Amino acid sequence: MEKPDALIKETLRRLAPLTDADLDEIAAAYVRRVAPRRTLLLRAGEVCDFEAFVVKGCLRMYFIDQKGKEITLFFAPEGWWIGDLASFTQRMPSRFFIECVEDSIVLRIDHAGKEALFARVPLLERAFRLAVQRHLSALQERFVQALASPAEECYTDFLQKYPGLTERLPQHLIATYVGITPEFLSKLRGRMGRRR
Amino acid sequence: MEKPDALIKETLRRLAPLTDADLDEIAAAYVRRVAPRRTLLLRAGEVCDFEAFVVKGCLRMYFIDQKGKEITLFFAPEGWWIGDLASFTQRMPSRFFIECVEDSIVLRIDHAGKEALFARVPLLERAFRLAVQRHLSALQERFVQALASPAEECYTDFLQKYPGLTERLPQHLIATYVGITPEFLSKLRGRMGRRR
DNA sequence: GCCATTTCTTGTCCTGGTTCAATGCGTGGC
DNA sequence: GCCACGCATTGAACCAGGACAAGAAATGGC
Repeated sequence: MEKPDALIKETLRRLAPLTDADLDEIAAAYVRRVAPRRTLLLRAGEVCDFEAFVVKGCLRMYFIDQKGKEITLFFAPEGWWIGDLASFTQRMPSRFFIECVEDSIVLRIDHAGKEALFARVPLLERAFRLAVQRHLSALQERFVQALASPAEECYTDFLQKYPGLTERLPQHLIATYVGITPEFLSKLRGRMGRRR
Repeated sequence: MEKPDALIKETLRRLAPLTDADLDEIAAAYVRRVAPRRTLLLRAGEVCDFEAFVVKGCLRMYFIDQKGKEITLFFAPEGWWIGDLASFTQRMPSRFFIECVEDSIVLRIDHAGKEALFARVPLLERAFRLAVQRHLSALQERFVQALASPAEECYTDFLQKYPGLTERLPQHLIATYVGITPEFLSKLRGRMGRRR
């Protein structure tokens, strides 16, 4: 009951010079939620009214294209934030799903809660502004990589971006991140293994 | 000499309740620059030390993938902002190019100038925070569209996102936005025209 | 007005990745 | 302990879009 707080506090402390009192107040505003594998925290069409910090387990944010294929934007293991920021801040329906890919524990806050927190801890605005900018730059990078590289490279990029996640995730989920079918990922891996 | 200011003022006024005095001060901090077609305002590898508002003409931000193919993230006609925000705020080398695709006029500000402006007009922070969030959500949308849709749909999306730009841009540039070769775009257009 | 260059079109062949089976392998439920 | 089901592998046929090549048409510089 204090370890989860330790992780989020440490993460925020790195973004802005927050005092211990600030951090206590912030941590108190988040609600702990335990959710088993396969739970959907957000469904396309809903407004995303939370922002979550992952304490344990792993989640992913994905969408479904018109052919019914899933494409995951990113995974969020321990220490990451997850939520559809566009939907959260602009209060508009999301086109994404957010799903636990393992049994997970998150700390979540809703829109009102976050606004209240901003009012009480102004320095937090800075922390989150920085976080948003990082998020943007990560997305930009992902965009470039997805469009500029052939599948094999996207896969190796995944491997080094999420070291250790390979063993935790089933391959068909990794395929949705790389943007290919599970069958083709299997063939790729076969090729790559044989090559060395 | 007053029309350019009118456009940027109006754009900012819509984002935050700025006074006329604020707006005058802001406008005064931007530097007007005229640049002919083909001018590069930013080159991959450089740190992007400007944020520009397009008063006239049209620019684009693009990168080059490992096969040497250009991919443009977005176009910026009159009334849009352009700059590599990730590079600008984190002071790291950009992987993008920013180019005038028509003879253009922009209002630009550098990093120091923007910081100074924030200090003098605190409300501006709010305006730009909103702008960044919109930017993020636009990028997210573009990402989804680029990965989820076949080329023909990406092209029609372009048409409705930038109405009127079709006539101003050569087709090979549109192809770099859609993510296909100019030859294939030509075939697509042939097909689509024939179909109706 | 003329040449050079840029832009657009069309055809042929090629490739990375998909689709659709079929088969094998754990592994969790009861 | 067995069965069912989720998950991974492999193969064959297929397709969207790319590479290359060759012309046609538009544009612009002077």
